[in-house]
Amino acid sequence: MVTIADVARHAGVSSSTVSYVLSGKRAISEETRNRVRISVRELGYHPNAGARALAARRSHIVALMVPLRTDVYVPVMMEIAIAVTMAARQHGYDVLLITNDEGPDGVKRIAASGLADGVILMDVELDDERIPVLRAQGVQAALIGLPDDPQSLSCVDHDFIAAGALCADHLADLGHSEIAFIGYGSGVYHRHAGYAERTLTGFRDQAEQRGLRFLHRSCEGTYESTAGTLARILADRPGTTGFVVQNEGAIGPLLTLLRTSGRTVPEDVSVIALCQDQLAEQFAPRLTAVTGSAQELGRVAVDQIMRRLTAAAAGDRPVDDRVLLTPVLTVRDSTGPAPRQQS
Amino acid sequence: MVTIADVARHAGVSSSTVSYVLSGKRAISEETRNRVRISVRELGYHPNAGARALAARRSHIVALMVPLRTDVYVPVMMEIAIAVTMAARQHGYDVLLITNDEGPDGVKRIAASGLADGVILMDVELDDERIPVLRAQGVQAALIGLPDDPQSLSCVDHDFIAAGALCADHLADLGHSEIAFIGYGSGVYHRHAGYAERTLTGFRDQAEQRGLRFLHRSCEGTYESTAGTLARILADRPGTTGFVVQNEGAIGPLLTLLRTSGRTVPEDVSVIALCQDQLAEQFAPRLTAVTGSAQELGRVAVDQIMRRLTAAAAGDRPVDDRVLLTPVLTVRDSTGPAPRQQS
DNA sequence: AGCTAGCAGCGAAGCGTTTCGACGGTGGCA
DNA sequence: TGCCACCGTCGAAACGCTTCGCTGCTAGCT
Repeated sequence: MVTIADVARHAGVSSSTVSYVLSGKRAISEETRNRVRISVRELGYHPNAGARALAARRSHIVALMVPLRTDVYVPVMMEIAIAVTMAARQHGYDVLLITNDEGPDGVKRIAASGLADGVILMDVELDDERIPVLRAQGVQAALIGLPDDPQSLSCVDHDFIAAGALCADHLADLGHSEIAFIGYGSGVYHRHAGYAERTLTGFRDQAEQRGLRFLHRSCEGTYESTAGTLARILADRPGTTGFVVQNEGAIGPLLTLLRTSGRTVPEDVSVIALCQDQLAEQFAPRLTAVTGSAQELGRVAVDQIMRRLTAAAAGDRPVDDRVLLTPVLTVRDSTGPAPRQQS
Repeated sequence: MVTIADVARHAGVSSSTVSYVLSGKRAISEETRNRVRISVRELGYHPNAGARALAARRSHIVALMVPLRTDVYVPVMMEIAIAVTMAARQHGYDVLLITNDEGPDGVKRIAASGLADGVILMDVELDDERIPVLRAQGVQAALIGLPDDPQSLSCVDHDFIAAGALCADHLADLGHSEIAFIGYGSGVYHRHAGYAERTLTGFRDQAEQRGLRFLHRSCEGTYESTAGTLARILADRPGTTGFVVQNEGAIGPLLTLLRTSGRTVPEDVSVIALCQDQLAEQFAPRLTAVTGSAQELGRVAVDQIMRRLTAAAAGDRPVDDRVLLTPVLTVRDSTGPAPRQQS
């Protein structure tokens, strides 16, 4: 193992000088700086993480707490995790992966041991039980998802209310008047996942505004479940011509079922999905969809936590920081004008 | 922050005693042990990770290097990552997430800085460029995926050769004689991903053994791409009655396309998938599939690395350790006897 | 009784950094 | 010419933990 003392000896300076060259916290002459840099490279020196964390009281690690559930669409989680990791590296930080089964205690453990300087929480519920711990322990955190009371916290999320409204507007603009909203399984709503509730709220409010008749049905996302859901919808509202789907697993089955029931998309019915663009492109027809960037979510969360860390180091009081990412509607081939009234 | 000295004072012992109680490396009387444990709990003591790592020269962290590519089925990666994280926690370890875009340098950085005690590499290619670094730096590692030369390394993977053979056997047993294998995009084969090549090899060998005619076509996994692939297959071999699919994205489209072309599954054609059971269950009809547990993969990798770490601490030379997980065939509703020859 | 062995606990020396205060040397200003 | 300020560098003191060696004890032998 090569230590800072080895580098110092090799460059003919003291180890504190090496440290200052590396951190840039004090002025060092150009010449010395270069000599040190060369030595660092030649010896292949990497500062010992433990020693650094101990002395500087900063681990240069952020923890990322991921949900265990699989009712969230997994690729999105992964995309966020990777975006977080890469963004953190840009700031010289690494990412520690912890799972939500550790719960609030996990947050406490990480904070108390100084393993991480801050925590990014995914899949935050409206009244998340990890939040009190955050406040009590004074842990720097960024939340992905908007809790009920974001006071003095940093949060980032898609603007699901806007996303829901966008769906209602698009279908209303096309002349549809009977809409069905196919959502996630009922469990998601029961545990008050913000994204599900907010999308529905945004959709519902805008639908009412535009005078649409609509209904909402939850769906587990399997073929059978989708078949059942669709059958119920068509039984309750045979005149339904617009579908909003916020459930990645239900999309494929829905399209198949519509086709086999003799309904053509988009001539007879329109389908608009709330999902990643990449997924929307994979179906036939390619789906009109409302999307937000998962990567952006991760990047913003990292920015927020970095800001908090530097603020805390400077002794500033952290303030609220709430970022909502504007969703984008991409019109593809699955939505079209409402069919003329058959009478 | 509460330190070991605080605990020692509170319990009326020296800090070394506290340390020994916590680590169990020396005998401590029952009574003292209890007093210390109580103090730990009352004060909410968590050892400082940096100090611990520095003194013990062990960070109690393993790094997990995940691929950036999305041509691997993402949920499987996530499942592995989570399994690794939870298994590591069982051993008192945390998991650091690093992305493959750091490449071999990333491995070096982690090892040289002592940030992690070992590395788990995902998506290992046959001649992976990270492996030389592993050997040169003497980094403890476990590979998920089998490289060409696993000498003195620990590796775990599904037995893809057996999986491929299982597919061929199942279809042969049902009397099919013309089979098409729909694989991943050509890029996957070009970069010599072991799982793709090995599956194909296993299938091909067994198919020949059983006297099957077969062809292999790569497919990008979108609807259009699947349509093109299927059209080519049916043009080249109109008599094809069996499909093996190793491409999660192509499954949905394939089923839809078969249906719209008037072929019924499983009466006219049989489809067998190489994918997670969970996915196989989501389609209609539910798919006969060959699977291995992603969780098991993660768990075994953690076991391997823990064994290596304790062996290294004891001064033992690490030996090869190659684990291949036996795949399982689950027969569902998408495969049936080959139709009688129409003549 | 004298000796060894082992148990419980203590004290102190690191582990490799960061960072604070100090110290020559140089240049600008009066 | 004398003084002060600043620049570039150094030495040493933390940071909080692990671990080695030591010291009294008690117990078991001979």
